[in-house]
Amino acid sequence: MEQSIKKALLEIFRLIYEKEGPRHWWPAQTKFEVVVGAILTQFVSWKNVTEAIRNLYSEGAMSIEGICRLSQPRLQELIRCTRFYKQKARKLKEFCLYVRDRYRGDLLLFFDKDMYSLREELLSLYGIGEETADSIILYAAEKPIFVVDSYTRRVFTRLGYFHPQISYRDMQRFFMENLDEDIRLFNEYHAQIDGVGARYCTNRKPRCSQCPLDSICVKSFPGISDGKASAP
DNA sequence: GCCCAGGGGGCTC
DNA sequence: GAGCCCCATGGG
Repeated sequence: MEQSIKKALLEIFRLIYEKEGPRHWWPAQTKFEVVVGAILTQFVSWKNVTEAIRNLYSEGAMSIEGICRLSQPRLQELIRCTRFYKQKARKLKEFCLYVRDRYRGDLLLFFDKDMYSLREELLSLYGIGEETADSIILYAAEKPIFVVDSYTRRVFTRLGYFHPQISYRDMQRFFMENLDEDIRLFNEYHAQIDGVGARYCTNRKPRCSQCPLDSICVKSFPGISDGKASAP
């Protein structure tokens, strides 16, 4: 691995961490809650997700068996606040049926394999794409895979490391080839990038002057995401 | 009224 | 593999 890039990545992490502190990412009580959250948070803010999870607990359905038991209309109703709720109800149901039927409802048994096999298996399920699969692998199965997302693309494009059209795989490869394999680092690094993406490196009106990365950012704004707006 | 929020499936070429 | 449309709530 290139030592200079590795150093730069650690410096980026240090700069954010010193200003922001630990993120306490993925506030979930159980592994199953991580899975449910990973599916429900697709293109919706976490605030909406917590409400849906509360609803599931209130219904006594926050488990593999619980969700298997629920009717689709009832499940849809409980998670309606998370947008695209009909699709997400199907995603949750199919995931739970799969684990129930193939792994006796035992998530630990499901996770008990090397992370690339687990990834392939997750990707074969309806509604589990790359980011959702990797989030489950890192935050629930606790295996060292680096999670990237649209925030990662935006922040590292503006920092000057990525082209705006870089693929998920290439982003992930970039981090995994230049960082030591470390679950805690991967966990906190992703969390910190997302914090910066949400608070400072926003799409239309980035708050560069307050951003912890301002001093090292080349501010590459190749047409703020939709190709229309101009650089600030 | 507008924009945006921690994607993914399905289709086309 | 890239590009497009669809899904369809809630808060600022």
